[in-house]
Amino acid sequence: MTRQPRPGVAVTPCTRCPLRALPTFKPVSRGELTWIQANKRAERGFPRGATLVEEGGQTRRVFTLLSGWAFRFKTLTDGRRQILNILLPGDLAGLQASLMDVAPHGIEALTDVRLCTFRDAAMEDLMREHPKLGLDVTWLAAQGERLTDDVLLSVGRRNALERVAMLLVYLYKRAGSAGLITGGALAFPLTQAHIADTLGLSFVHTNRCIQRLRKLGLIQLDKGQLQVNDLRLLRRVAEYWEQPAPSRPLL
Amino acid sequence: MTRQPRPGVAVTPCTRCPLRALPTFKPVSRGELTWIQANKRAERGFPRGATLVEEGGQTRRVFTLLSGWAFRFKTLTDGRRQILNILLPGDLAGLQASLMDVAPHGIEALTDVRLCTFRDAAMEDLMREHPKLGLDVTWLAAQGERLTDDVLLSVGRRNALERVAMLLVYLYKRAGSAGLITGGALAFPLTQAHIADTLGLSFVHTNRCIQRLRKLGLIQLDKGQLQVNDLRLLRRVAEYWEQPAPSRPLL
DNA sequence: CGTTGATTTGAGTAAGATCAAGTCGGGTGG
DNA sequence: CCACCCGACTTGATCTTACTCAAATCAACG
Repeated sequence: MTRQPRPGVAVTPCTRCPLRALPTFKPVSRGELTWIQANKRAERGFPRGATLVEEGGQTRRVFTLLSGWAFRFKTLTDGRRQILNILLPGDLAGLQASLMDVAPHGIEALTDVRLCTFRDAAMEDLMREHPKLGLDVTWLAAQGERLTDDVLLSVGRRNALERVAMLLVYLYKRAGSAGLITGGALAFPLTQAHIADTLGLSFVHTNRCIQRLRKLGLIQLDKGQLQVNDLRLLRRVAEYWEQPAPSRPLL
Repeated sequence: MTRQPRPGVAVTPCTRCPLRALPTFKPVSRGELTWIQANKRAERGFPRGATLVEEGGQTRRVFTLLSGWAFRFKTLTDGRRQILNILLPGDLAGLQASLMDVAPHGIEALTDVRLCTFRDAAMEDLMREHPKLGLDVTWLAAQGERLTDDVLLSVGRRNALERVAMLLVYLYKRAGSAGLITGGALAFPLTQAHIADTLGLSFVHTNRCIQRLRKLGLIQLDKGQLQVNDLRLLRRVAEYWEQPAPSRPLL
């Protein structure tokens, strides 16, 4: 029988957090790191499909996604669902719910995930005690909006093929900087229905677009593995050029 | 000859800012207000159609919209444009550009506008000197994302009629809490082409949807004046229930 | 083997785009 | 005052993209 970690105690100390080693993340000072460590409440695991934040629920839970994939979504009363964004390791989530009392969107795990949750009032203290980290959180919030803006541009103004191409480029790049690409291939847990819900398409049409990209030789996507064969051309199809990614903060 | 205000000095002192009187805005402490006043650089006017922030430009300008309407947008290389959100008096803008060095979206004035601009490094200082206001800024950033999320849900999953209805409800409510509704009518500066670009529709189809709402007796929209005759029903059409608006900070 | 979830394929349809002319109203200059 | 111009809005006709419905395939798993 394996030993259960005591609740309330982080299993991996933040100093040895594997994410911090990645080049995307900003270095933090020793003092800041100590604060972060002290304000982490627990490291918790959830299985694939678990609801991490309930849409309309009242959690104030703020967390960093340590490993695994998740997605933010909203639903209409009749069940139509829109996926707002995909969360990858290193992403901070739940800020909105924490700041507004009611979660304006749900969050669901796409794979098994591990979260680092913060104390409830952590944000208030953070601002007071570590203004620089406070600015980082604001940066993350602004960055979150930028990502949603990108998706909105796609859904509003790109056609179906462009949208699918754009999403694949977008996720491929983000996953890359989260260190998830091994040997040119990426473990890709989204079903075609998820892609459809992200892009505002029907899943049948999404399927046909993916096949088209396959036949064009741009990608391979099979059994949850994504390979991008021709990134430049895929970008061309997507009409998508992202700006060079700045180094981002990690809490 | 009228006396020109000295550059760098706000014309209206923040203490007497007409916006602060509105019930939507959170009260601020005397000390915080003094800080805000001291960090405002200038009050500037721009004519209708002016570019306030250039897409891809390098301003770090953060500002509060004092009066008038504006909109944030992104364009594809071939000219297709997506309006990301509408800015109303009291909205804080330019945070993203300020925090990321390059403006990920443009901002254009829909009417003549007046802006209250901040000093360039204001945000850093704000966090250090007034952590509570710092949290407020983060709140605003998170709120900005929530608004974009709402639009994304519409554009992704609502049909054309629902989208138009939703946008009108949304703007009517927001304009209401900005104190812009006088005698049941609202000066509404968006052209139908703007509405189309916000909702990811063609302007022809947008026109037909508006006419349908008119014939249903739900709204009157003519010569830049919007009246909502049956808010409840319009909401029903939109499948849109907003959560009760919390009191928001104003910088 | 049967069940379940994901993907694929085919056929018919509809929502919304596109193209092409108008109209309407307000301004401008003769 | 009138002619005209321009931008916003309207209308009609046609076309296309993407949706819907339906069924088949396929792999994983108990």
